[in-house]
Amino acid sequence: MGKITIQDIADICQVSKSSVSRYLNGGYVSKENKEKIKAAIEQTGFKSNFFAKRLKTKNSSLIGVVIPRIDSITVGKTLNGINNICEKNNYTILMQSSNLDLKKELECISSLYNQGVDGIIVYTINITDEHIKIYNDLKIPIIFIGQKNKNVNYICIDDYKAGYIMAEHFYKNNHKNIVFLGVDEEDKSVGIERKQGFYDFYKQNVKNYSINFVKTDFSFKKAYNMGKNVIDFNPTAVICATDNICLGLMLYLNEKGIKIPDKISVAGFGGYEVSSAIKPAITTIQFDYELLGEIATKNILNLIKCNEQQENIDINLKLILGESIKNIGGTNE
Amino acid sequence: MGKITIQDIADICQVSKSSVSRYLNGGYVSKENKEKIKAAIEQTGFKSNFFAKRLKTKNSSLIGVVIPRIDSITVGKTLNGINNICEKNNYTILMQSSNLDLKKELECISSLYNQGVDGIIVYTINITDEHIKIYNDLKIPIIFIGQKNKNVNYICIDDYKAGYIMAEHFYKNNHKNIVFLGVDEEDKSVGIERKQGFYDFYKQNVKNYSINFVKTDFSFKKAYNMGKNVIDFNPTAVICATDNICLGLMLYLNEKGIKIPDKISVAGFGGYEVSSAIKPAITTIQFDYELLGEIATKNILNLIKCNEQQENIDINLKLILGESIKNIGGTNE
DNA sequence: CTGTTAGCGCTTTCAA
DNA sequence: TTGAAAGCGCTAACAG
Repeated sequence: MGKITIQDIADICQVSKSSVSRYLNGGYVSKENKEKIKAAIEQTGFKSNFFAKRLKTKNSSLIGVVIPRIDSITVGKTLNGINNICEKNNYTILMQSSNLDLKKELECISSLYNQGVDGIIVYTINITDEHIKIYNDLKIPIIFIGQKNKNVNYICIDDYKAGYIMAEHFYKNNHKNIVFLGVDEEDKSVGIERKQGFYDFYKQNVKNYSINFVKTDFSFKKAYNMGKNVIDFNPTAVICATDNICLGLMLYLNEKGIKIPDKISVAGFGGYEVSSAIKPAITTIQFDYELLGEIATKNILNLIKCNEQQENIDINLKLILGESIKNIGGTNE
Repeated sequence: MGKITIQDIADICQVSKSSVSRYLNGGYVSKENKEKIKAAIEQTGFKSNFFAKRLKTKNSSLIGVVIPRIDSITVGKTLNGINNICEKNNYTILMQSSNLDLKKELECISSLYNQGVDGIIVYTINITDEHIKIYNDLKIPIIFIGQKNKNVNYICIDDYKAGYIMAEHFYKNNHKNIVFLGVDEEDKSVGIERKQGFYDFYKQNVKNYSINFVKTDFSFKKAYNMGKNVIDFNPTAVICATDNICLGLMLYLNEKGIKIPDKISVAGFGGYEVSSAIKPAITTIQFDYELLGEIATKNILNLIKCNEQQENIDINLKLILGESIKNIGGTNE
């Protein structure tokens, strides 16, 4: 137990507990007393009581984190980033999982608030009106990750830019006859932003090209099954909305004896380890989720210090060059 | 702010704050007052102050979790399990990561202790003498996950049993000429336990068999490279120490045109999603890390309640039947 | 069933 | 530079 209290060490040192408190918090203490106190603390192993301290001082050095689920690589990486910054600033993470349940997500926010955290980072499923209400009601800062909404503080991966960068890479390798193997627009970031960025690059910079869209879902299997529809367009390259989709397509192409990248180039988005472990390694855009977490945390810490400015750094998007894209020659660049 | 206190709502209701406290904690309150209080609380949105409450009651309903790193699937699944149980019992997780640094791991334990958690779960890298010392010194329960050590409470996956179960499955499919594609014995659980369990089953139950050992490391690439050494033994089946190793081997076999499982059967350990996504799906033993987390948490909660008994349930090992093993017929069963 | 009282361990005026 | 004293918000005897 932290049985031994500030009073105990005050007694030992024959000083008042105020002096000990001052010592602990860097107030005026005579050199002499300082040393006595220091010795007593070391000797007894005294640790000041967290709760008593917080009850007085009001700030908890706790930051709340709500996540949709834990066993996900992207969430893990984000948490890593959050952890990095918290550590540097002596904040501790109070974590709760919503298990992808929107109502639960709201509950987690309240619960965390109720436990006295100084600020909350929410890796959100969706930002609803209730979110905005709670955002405005709670008098501690909240930052949302994963969804955009102008009514709240949020930080997001720039999926549009990712699509744009990838398109640029396709273009540099002289691909102009492309299939976009994507998902439903219901998923905003993957379904819309990524695609839009890709299309926009071509629209803005390339003449005479064709991009055909083939719809699939997030599963490996469906992507595999859509293989035929893809090659019906006879593209030189296929951009897949995720690495997983790319994997499914590759399996189909392999089975058909269509060589990657000799006969057809492919690429994805995600940048997980698997993507580089297979043969050929997938060219992909890696999202720096760790950085995402770090930035979110820096921002929330800023907000806690009432330092209003939001540090609006772009999340780094890294193009990972695999072996799945072939430069087919041509006229540009 | 949680500005409004128990006193405020006492004032509103014209009762003493003790009554409010009683209401909050399920003590005697007249029906009449109950309703007044309830109304006042709802109306004001009163939330009792976490720190004040803890200062009095001494237990924090906080459980500390130290993990080696966050962005790992196994850690994620374990956290999921921990989270499940904490939630049910209204405990909140205070999480810190050691980043695979042994010294840091110890620091995390102290830090968590210092923050008033009621118990700590440590997903440990290694249990050293210092761990045992701190285990004995701290007067709150600690449970270690991931390493065995008789001086402390620990919970582990039973790798030996996993090997044993897998061997049984191999035997049922009539394989008696086997290669064990494993890793160095320096890794205790994967390098020794898994292998030993596998060998022991055959030793104890089978006559006339051969198991040849081929050493590789954890990487996909090395496993791929060791493919030739494996087939030199001309086995009917290969058991790989991890799914990842199995993947590497499969790539080699595919390239050589050796059909799986027609020509050669393969299997692994791990049970990640990838293993079932590929073709043929890998037969593997899935470790239930979520359950591991749940049991650890149940136990620590028990220990917190001074209910000394350690609930020593076996962690469930699930044999996942893929398509990578063929029954080659024969005499047994 | 209720109110009074006394702290939990700490910080923070305020006077000395 | 120090100590006394008040109080953070809550719970838990205790006496009524």
